[in-house]
Amino acid sequence: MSQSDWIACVALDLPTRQTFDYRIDPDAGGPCVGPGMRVRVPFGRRSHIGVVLELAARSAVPAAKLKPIGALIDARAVLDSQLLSLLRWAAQYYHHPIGEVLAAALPKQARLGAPAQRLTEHWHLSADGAAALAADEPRRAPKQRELLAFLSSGHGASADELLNWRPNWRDHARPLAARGWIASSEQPSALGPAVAPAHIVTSVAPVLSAEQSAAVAAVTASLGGFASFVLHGLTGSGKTEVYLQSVAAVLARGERALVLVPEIGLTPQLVGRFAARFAEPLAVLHSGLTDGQRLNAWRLCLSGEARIVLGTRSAVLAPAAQLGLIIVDEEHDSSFKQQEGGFRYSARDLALVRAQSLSIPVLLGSATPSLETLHNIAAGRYRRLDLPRRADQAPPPRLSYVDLRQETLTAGLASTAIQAIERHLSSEGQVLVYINRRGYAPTLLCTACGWIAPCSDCDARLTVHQAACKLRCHHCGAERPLYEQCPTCGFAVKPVGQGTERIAETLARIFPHAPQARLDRDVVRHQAELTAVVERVSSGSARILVGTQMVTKGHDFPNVTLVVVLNADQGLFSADFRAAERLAQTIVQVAGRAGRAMRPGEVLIQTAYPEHPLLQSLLRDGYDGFARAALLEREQAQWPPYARLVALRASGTDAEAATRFLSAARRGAPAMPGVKLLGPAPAAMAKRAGRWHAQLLIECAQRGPLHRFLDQWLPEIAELPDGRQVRWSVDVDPLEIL
DNA sequence: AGCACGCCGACT
DNA sequence: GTCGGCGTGCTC
Repeated sequence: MSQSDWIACVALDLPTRQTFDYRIDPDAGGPCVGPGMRVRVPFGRRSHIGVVLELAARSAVPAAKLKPIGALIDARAVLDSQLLSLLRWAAQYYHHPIGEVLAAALPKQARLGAPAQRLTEHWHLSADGAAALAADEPRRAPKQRELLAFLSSGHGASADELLNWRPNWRDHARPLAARGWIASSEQPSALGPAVAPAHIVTSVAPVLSAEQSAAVAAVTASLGGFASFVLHGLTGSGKTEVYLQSVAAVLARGERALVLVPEIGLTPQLVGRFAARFAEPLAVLHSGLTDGQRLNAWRLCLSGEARIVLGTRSAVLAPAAQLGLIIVDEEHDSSFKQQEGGFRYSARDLALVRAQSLSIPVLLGSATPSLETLHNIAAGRYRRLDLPRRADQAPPPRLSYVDLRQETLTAGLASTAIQAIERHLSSEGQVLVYINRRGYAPTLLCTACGWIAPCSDCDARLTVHQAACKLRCHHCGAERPLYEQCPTCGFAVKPVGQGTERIAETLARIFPHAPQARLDRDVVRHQAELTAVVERVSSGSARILVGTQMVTKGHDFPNVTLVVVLNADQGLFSADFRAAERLAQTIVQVAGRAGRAMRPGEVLIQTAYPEHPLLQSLLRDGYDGFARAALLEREQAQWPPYARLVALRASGTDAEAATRFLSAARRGAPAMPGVKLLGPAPAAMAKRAGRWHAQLLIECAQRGPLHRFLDQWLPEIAELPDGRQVRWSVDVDPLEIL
């Protein structure tokens, strides 16, 4: 059968579960159309770029309605069959339109039709041009004659070479091209200028500890087959070295490695370590790239030039061929789960699925593995590899709670904490103060009438930003000038509560001679600023570091001897069942910054509930003990990982629309044994950025019935009239129960 | 998502 | 009498 008898089933980047069938006309393609290739297709009276999902012998669509494919963009699939089936699986699992899932795997320019190969703009002389040059034309334009001469040697020149010849070469080329004397063409080129030449000098692999060797041996022994490992090691235990040597083994087999990291802030360090070790091309993919850089990195993956692919969440969908190993660093980190927009996937979970379908090992690293991962270890699905604290390191930091009910507080700091800071500063130590709140104070209060500065678009208070002289909403970004008087009664207002800015101010007052550094999103916006702060702390020129979450991620401060955690209590009584897990992870991660040199560290946690069972288990038995207790609670409450959750979320511009829609959805839900519906309930912060949010939770002990339920239910939901007034989304395995 | 078609209010 | 509001429905 010739190809013209076949139908191409095409997925388009549209919010619809439909795919569209097209005729393959013999004269349109030339080369064969196949799955995973991009095509330009007529769609209504417009034209779209889509991806061929599969070829079929016939279509359910009447032949008269079928249009032919407009143009074939790729000669080879940009999504190979393995990746395509991963993406199709993801579309099913996350119940999201396949076209948008495929779009998530392609950089923007590729979605717009950019060639899969890098093309070079190449200029050459035409026959007329050669004749003109021989005749010394054009007489009155010597630069143009020079350009003709330049292009007459060899096979012409690339745009890059012309740029070297003269920065304004286009000014001379334009008139020549207009006369038809020179012409340009696009030619595939191997290496882009963004690729650094292979490093000649590579760092020498250090000698591994026994545990590191065992971990590397376990991973390398399983290359060529599926296996999942959890590399459990504290900060500084040498996880990266295990990654590097495992990757070395992968490269030695002629295969490639995919390394996922949670955040852009962590990539420069890790890129540095990999680039210093391997003389192999590296592709780096993260959200901070420009469209052009992302396209370039994607092409490096696709061509196979990149032997190591390193990136954040979306890199799990990179078209890396011949993968031999996938590494997920800091696997517990919530940024691996896409939490906004349409296609809400977990890169960690997709990494496991991808590894399984490729029959290659996957290595999850963390000092504080997620409870899901620990549960999988207990169930024998993952193999745990432990990296204990090294012998040449200080003993683990001493953890203790400061009971806020028995302390006098100075602007949020307990006297015990202040004394400890004093002690560590006077014995040449460095102090890290962690507070999970940026700005000066979370509230601006009128002491006369009790008015609190609210956000007009959210159910939230505005945060005081003293230095900027602004009130800001941390949920919608709204900004107001900082009031001096209460707008309702005219009395003086005062900031209440603590943020990093105020803690830094207080500490500067108490310890005027200790130089400070602050680390939060208000102070550090760019990589360079982050590097500068990290440098001020590691060089010792700052003695006190005050910061938010940012201090827990990636950067090591080896001379910090004291860590103070200011407000642990938010995580203890939250409606979100994951809050305690996040709190314990934060405490362990921030504590991991202390006592890295030979000096033992001390960690003080301020809390009004030191007797809370989760805090007690963390103190007594460390993170593993906490995790055992927390998993028991999850089992009793039938929360994940003992049940599967899906959140159906909606938001609307009037207060009732979201709940109305979700109630209608619930009424129309098919009966399915074991599937329970909880809600709808307004979100904890119902109004955000001018929209009212609500959610309906779907819970089931087993995945199977839950997905069958959704398969039946979602198409019906899409037809609900109440759905037209809301934005709604499906979140499978949600992280936040708002 | 677009972009048309379609049926009801204020304008030349 | 029309221009245009955005509700509804389709695109292979």
